[in-house]
Amino acid sequence: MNLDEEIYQQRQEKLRQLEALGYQSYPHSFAFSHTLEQIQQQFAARTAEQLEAERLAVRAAGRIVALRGHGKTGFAHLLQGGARLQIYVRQDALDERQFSLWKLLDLGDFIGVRGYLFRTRTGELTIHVEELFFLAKDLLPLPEKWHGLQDVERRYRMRYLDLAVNAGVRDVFVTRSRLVQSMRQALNQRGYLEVETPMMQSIYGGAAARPFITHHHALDLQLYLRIAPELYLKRLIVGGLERVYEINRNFRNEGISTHHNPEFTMLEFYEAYSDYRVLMDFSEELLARVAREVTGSEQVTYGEHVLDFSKLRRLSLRDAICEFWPAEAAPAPSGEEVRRHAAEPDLVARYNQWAERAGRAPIAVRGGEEEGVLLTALFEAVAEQHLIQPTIIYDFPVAVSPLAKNKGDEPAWVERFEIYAAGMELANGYSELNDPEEQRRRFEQQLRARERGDAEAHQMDEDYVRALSYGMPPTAGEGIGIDRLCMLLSNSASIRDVILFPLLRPQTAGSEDGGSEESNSAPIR
RNA sequence: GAGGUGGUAGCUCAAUGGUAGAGCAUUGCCCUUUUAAGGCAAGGGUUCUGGGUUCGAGUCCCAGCCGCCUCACCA
Repeated sequence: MNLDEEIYQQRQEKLRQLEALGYQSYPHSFAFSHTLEQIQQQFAARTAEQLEAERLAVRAAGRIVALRGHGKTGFAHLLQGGARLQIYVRQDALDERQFSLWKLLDLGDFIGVRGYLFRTRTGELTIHVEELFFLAKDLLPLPEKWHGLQDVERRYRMRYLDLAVNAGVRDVFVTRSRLVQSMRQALNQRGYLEVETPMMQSIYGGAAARPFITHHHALDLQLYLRIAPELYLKRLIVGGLERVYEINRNFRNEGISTHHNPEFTMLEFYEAYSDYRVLMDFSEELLARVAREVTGSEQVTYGEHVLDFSKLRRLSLRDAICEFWPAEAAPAPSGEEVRRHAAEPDLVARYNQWAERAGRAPIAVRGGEEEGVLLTALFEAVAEQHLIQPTIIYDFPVAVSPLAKNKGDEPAWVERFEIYAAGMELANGYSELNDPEEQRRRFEQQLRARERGDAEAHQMDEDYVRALSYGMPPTAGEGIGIDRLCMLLSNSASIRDVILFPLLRPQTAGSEDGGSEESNSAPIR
């Protein structure tokens, strides 16, 4: 019998003893007068003398996270709602049954207390317990009280334990919730309607990615988990819902990394009668506002950097390539060279020569790529990692933007921008292509890319083209990666730290602890 | 997908190829203001799995499983 099982049995035996004392082993509720946080805040300023005079009565509850018995007395710390508070128990303040209960308590148990507030000799605000209530038993031992749960794999697999014992984890997810709340508020105030569009789609679109495939039995239908909600949201614009947004999951069947989880949360929003210039301005306001509301400041510490969301630098994709071109790969391309839109193969060759010398990954060229695809690849290779401060990159090649509207004066380019921070892409927005003929040609172009072996090229969506044929007003739309923004605002290095249950390979029998044979013993891990 | 790195008690971590340890947690006893409470005592190990080298493997080699990091793909 391993220790977990031994403790499980011991604690079940204690539950039996509690029942023998007349306590319910799993009572249904407990009415508290204060949360622990309220007690800490409301009475922080009270002196020992004031508390003694007032004898403030409180009822509070929580999980026991520290337990120090002293024979006929004892101290414990309760944790509830992210706040800790000490309680003090002494035999002569309780009846015999309650003191027996106290003796049966373990680290991790949930209890309620009634008592009055006082300050200990060391000045700590503490509840002097006059009545003790048993609420729930922890049958398995909590991780170590001082170091908490360090094993990253177990933290992700057993997030409930991570949250229960690691201070700070809770804060990350509070931050995440506030972030979403703040964005909703900003959009609602701007007259937006929150909507929900299909997660399961028979034609997937709106992004370049491989999908997850599933099957509906009754309809005998192959379905895809959506890679983006874009094409549905724009159908709503056609229908006259002129400002819509959705905050929800996208699913992409691609690699996992510190910046990628197969399911991730995206805010997408579309507004009629606007273009990408409007959205660049709005994005700047939105990010500053969210940073302020969530962290209290527009300057946010992220690792070794302080990211300033008060003002976004704006740089064209073309200029970014010139600016961040590696010095050792001289000569840097001229503005004219990147504008001309014919020199890309040369530039890629020049970059790859340097990359080989520098031991960096070259840009993969399959052959037959359009110039715009190469140029975008150059941008990502050369510039992305350097975009630490929040930056808007604008004007993208049409070849990588099948749903965006052409720039009036430069048909090979589209009105599109992306926002980068800490070297990663945060957002992507553009003036929406609303010419159905042009949209059809773009889809056809994507189909050709697909035939050339691009598994991530868009599918033809006839119904979407038909929707555009009914007329879509000029519209601008944008997607913002909520997980990544949350990383920045919570100073988290990995996307897994801001997703409660990130995708991990499931544990199989034989791994870890052998998959626990189906015995009648404790359900460990 | 490639490379690197890690997996030892419930948890956090030690351990030149030579008897597998500490702190916390657990169990028993003592203790009426402690706070990583303290004191005394005790129990607790398939060193991720499977092979191999060796007189002897937690340690070296091979394979596998799982995680993490970097790169590639991607957002």
